[in-house]
Amino acid sequence: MTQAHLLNEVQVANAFAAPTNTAANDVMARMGVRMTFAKDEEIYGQDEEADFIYRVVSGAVRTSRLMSDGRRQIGGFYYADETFGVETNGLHRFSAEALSDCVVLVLKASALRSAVGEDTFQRLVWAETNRELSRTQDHLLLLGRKTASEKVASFLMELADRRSAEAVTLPMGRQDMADYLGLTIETVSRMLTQLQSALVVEFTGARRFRVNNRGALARMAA
Amino acid sequence: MTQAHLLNEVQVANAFAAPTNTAANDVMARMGVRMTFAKDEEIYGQDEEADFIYRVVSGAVRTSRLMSDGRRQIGGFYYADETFGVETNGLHRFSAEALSDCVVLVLKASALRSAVGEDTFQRLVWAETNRELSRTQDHLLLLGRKTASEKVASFLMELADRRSAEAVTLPMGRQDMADYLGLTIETVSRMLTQLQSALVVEFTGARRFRVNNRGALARMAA
DNA sequence: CGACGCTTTGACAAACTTCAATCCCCGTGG
DNA sequence: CCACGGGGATTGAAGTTTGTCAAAGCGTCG
Repeated sequence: MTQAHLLNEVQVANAFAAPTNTAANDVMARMGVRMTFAKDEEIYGQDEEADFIYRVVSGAVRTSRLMSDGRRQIGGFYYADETFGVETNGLHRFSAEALSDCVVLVLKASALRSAVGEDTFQRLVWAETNRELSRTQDHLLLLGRKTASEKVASFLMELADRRSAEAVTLPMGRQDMADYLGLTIETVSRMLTQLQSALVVEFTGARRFRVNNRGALARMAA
Repeated sequence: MTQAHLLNEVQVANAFAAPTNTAANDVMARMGVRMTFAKDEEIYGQDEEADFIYRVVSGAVRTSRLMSDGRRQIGGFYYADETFGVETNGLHRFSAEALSDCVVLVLKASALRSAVGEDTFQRLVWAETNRELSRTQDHLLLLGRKTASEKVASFLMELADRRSAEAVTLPMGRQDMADYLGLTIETVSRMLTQLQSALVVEFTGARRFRVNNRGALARMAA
């Protein structure tokens, strides 16, 4: 494989959430502890020490932050083969919970460091943090400046892009979508109905949809 | 801006904005290029290559992202001695502009790397990315789940905390505040009036205020 | 001192939320 | 296999918050 090809792959990997460092992958699989979590079970809590690195094996995970009065902001969703929990230096600023029953690989950061070496470890941690920052920046624009229908369209768009399959299954309920988008479940529901009426997407049950008009969806996502 | 005022700002910023790596600081000061930018001048553009590291010497900087129809989201504000522009791997996802006339130290990332060594460089870059992520996560909660008055209260709170001085000068106009908070200038203005009526803060001119009741302000920031 | 640009204020409109009722899956048990 | 129950989802009507448009105020800088 040429150097250019390799570099290109790295960029692609950075641009889309996906395969991280290969060495780290191996170590993670070999040394990581497999843990299973039931739906809604906490994986780590807000303000807990961030000593571990996590990787989704199956199922899905959300990160979230609560205000004292119960309002909730979801930071992101993580699917199979994605890494999470690397976000902070000292403490986790978001908690992580199982979106559905799921299996997660857990590895102590210091163990990974001594296994792959300081350099590789630094690079990995930075790459993950950077990917996370990038997602969060997109999320910022969505929350700050998009309308409700743009938010919902963006959300479906991203989901459909990740699973390039025909029919996409939503791994989360309306409340989780709402708390990710800064809306209420009713507004989310109305916007979904609207997108269907416009023949942009088609739902078969609340958790399953197809994109009928990708161009229109992209346009509505603004 | 007077020299005394300028020095004061530098000291305040040193006391609060977390000190970065000292070696990197030195290198930045020794090898960095001093550039001056006029108010609203672009420092780097969205989707430009991110090869440089920037540090504010005097004045202030904002990062922002535009939608095709002109809607704008501001990512953050940077003051004296703060580092910016390290956010991304390949391309800048936000542009940076001078909030006021300002002086910035610019250093090519590769130059810093070879000057301080790979290890220190990695650590520095990760620390900055991490700090940035942390800010952005706070911002996410603000945009997604806070009300207009909570947003404005949070904003004044953070500003007052950074400059622990009695009277705080706003380095930006209402439009910049609005684009940071995901509001309109009119709503920002109304919320400010409201905070004054509640005797929580007191404005002397549109750009200068004192916090009268810090507890109340913290409570309103939620 | 005057003028321009930014800020504030007011009245109205639109977007989104709230509250409440109904619907519809979907899984369970008969 | 079908009926049933229940939790999540949808829909409607009304309310609240925030945005829009327009005009007036105020400060700052020639």
